Amino acid sequence: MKEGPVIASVAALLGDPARANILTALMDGRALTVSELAEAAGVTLQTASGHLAKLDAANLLVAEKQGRHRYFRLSGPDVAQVLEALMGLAQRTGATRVRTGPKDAALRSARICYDHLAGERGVAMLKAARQQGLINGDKDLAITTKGRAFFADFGIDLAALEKGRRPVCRACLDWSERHSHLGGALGAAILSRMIETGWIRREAGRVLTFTCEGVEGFETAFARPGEDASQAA
Amino acid sequence: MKEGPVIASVAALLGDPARANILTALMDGRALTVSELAEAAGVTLQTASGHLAKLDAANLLVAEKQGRHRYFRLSGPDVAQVLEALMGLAQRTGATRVRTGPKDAALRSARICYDHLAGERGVAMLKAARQQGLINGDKDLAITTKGRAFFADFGIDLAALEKGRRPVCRACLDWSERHSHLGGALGAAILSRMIETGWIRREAGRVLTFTCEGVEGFETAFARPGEDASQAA
DNA sequence: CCGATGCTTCGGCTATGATCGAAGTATGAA
DNA sequence: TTCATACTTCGATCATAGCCGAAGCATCGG
Repeated sequence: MKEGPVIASVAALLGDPARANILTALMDGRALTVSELAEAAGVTLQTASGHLAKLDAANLLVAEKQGRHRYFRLSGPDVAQVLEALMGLAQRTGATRVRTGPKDAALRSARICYDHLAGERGVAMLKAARQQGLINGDKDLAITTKGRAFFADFGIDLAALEKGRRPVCRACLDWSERHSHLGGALGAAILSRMIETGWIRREAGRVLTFTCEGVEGFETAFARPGEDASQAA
Repeated sequence: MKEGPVIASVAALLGDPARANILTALMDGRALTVSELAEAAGVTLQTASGHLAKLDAANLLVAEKQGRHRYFRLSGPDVAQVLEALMGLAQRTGATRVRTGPKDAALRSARICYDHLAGERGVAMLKAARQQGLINGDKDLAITTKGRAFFADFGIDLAALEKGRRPVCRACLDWSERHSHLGGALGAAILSRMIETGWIRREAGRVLTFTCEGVEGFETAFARPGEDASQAA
């Protein structure tokens, strides 16, 4: 019986969705920075920082500092093994997803995540951009040639984004929707532009409110081609 | 990334100490009743009932009803595998124990668990009984011949206990101490006797208060032979 | 049938922990 | 040196979930 609570302390760490996402993101053996893991987990930098401190303290992760960057990787293959065993069990038992979405509909609909659009609108935007051939890739997103024209027309200075150090395109897990929305420099620039053009009105907190003009513009720009009931999956 | 939150829902179930203890108790493939699992987990029947409902709903356990008894067992070997993988990881990473003990010193010292003595006093009693040769066994406790004489002298009608359906001796995990205390019919009878003789005063809630007379009697009856600083482990 | 035992459900309590805004520290590049 | 970027820490908020007493339902045995 002595093993009971010891198991519980490790499992409790894995039982938080943000931390689970962080660990899963590291399963391929890569080392990622705090910022990258925050995006992968779909939480702010400060929240991710706290989670990483816990995982580090529990020796599930190993940290390496490179200048200003802090890289984390799994502390060993047994961590990945536990994750895989859990995945297998979850699949066999038909585990449903933890309901950890935001508490109200406004946040769920559209909110700011770090500096880009999240929520239903954010997920819909990335999905549309993929289906319109503006962006391709699954985890490693890239702008297509068609996309470059589209975003330039939208008012984004892509050259300036590419001059910066930040990745331009990044899939960022949306924790209310459980699919990705668009992060990275492009995601940030799009949100900034939407605020500039009056599509989105910033309010107190994280809620992003689409204006009437914004709803129209969004649906026009990010309508999904051939969208009908057969796309329900 | 999709696996993240699915993992989290399973891990969150394992991350509670009572539930972890329940699952660990079932690792040898046996089926146990709700009462037995409540004792194994060191919580009340009603709390265990709630936990078991969750584990059942998550398909980690399988339930069978036999008359008034409800038996639970693990739903498959992959559950045990996850638990073992977690044990290995916990060992490698030096996981510390989840601090889930009672909130105050009185409960920690002596309290009622189901119907027997728990807390520091309860653990000390079982330890002493073992060292005095009154009770032997690790998981399956049994009263020795020496123990029969001791408990009869203490005022316990062992024959009556053995006539009942309830196991006489049962190791029950003490969740504040993380060692076992004595459950089963004997544990209950001892507590009942201690209350009868004025050693223990029952108060509101679960706190059990030893009287001055009780402290003396307890130390006399359950002193550990050869107890000194070298026993600190 | 009645009392005992096994178990479930309800309701109230409260400790816990994830979250983010704000502020601060550390590092790198111009 | 200054500004930008990466990250950490603090404090406040509040939703959540484990806990048990009380009550009720189901089953068993005399």
